[in-house]
Amino acid sequence: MTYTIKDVSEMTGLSIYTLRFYDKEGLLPFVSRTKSGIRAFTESDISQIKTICCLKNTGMQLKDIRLYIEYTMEGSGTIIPRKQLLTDHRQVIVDQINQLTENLKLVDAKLDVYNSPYAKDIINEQIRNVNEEKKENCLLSAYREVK
Amino acid sequence: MTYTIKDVSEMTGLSIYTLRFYDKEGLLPFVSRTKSGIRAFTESDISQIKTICCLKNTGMQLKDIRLYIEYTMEGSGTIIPRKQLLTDHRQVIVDQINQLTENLKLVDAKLDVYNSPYAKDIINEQIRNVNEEKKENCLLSAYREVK
DNA sequence: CTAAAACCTAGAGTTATATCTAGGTCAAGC
DNA sequence: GCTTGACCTAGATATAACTCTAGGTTTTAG
Repeated sequence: MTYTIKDVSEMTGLSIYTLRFYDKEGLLPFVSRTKSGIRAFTESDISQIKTICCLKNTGMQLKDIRLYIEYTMEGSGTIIPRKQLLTDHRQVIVDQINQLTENLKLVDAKLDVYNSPYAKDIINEQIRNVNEEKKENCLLSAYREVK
Repeated sequence: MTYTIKDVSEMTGLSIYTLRFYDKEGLLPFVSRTKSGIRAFTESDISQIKTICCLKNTGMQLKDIRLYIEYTMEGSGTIIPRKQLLTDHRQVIVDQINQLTENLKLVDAKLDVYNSPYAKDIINEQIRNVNEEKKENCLLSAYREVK
């Protein structure tokens, strides 16, 4: 049993356009064709595409994903560069998680202000300070006046 | 004391081009100008730009960041929509962290294979299976032959 | 056998974000 | 007061990653 491009689109969430685009970009060299030129996806192809989605969803560029896929096509002789590539990318993912976690704190700090019963007063006070800072530097403030 | 665009570029990591681009896109309405039209950034402007970076680094689109900034320009009357916007975005950040954490597991699973002393054998066996699957479906495999 | 639906390619168009260029104006140091 | 470097705008160009169109072929269902 093989799958059509439409099946794979439904299974992976990638549009048919995107799948053909990825193929054009050399990301799907493992996908075989029928005699008449129609793509025939196997189970193992789907699992490779899921790996591609994993790398893409963690921010790897398509040209780097292509490199990784090219290594996998070469078989067991390319284990060392593959390991290197994934180890580097692993660090990129960890850094992203850390940065998101940091930024989440900042968002939560803002939400704490907005959720405070004194939110209005705090914000008004902030604007007063900002306008004071502008005034000291002889600058017009674009913030709405605090009544 | 105010800062020039170059100072702010160094302080935030955004290029001068990007800062001007953000201004053009309406993300920096709070930045005042000198009489001769040169941008004069205050401390509070820098802190607003850091908020913009936080939102950008967590995947918010510039048009949504602009909306948030527009709310802040309106003062304490826009606390409710600001809270809504950040609460929604907070969930986006949490989802991203979860997805990255999931994908990290997948990468680690691949690295486990590559780090195994039997890596070569495991990979060769996988390719044999993939080629077998292709053969069963009368398809040519593009994978390198396993000797 | 035929019509409709699904597939194909090549290449054009879109979107978001950023970067650069040209042609000026402004400000700081000599 | 001049030069040099930093600033300004408007608009062109770039880049990644799709997304769509046109025109054609293949498969499937009746």
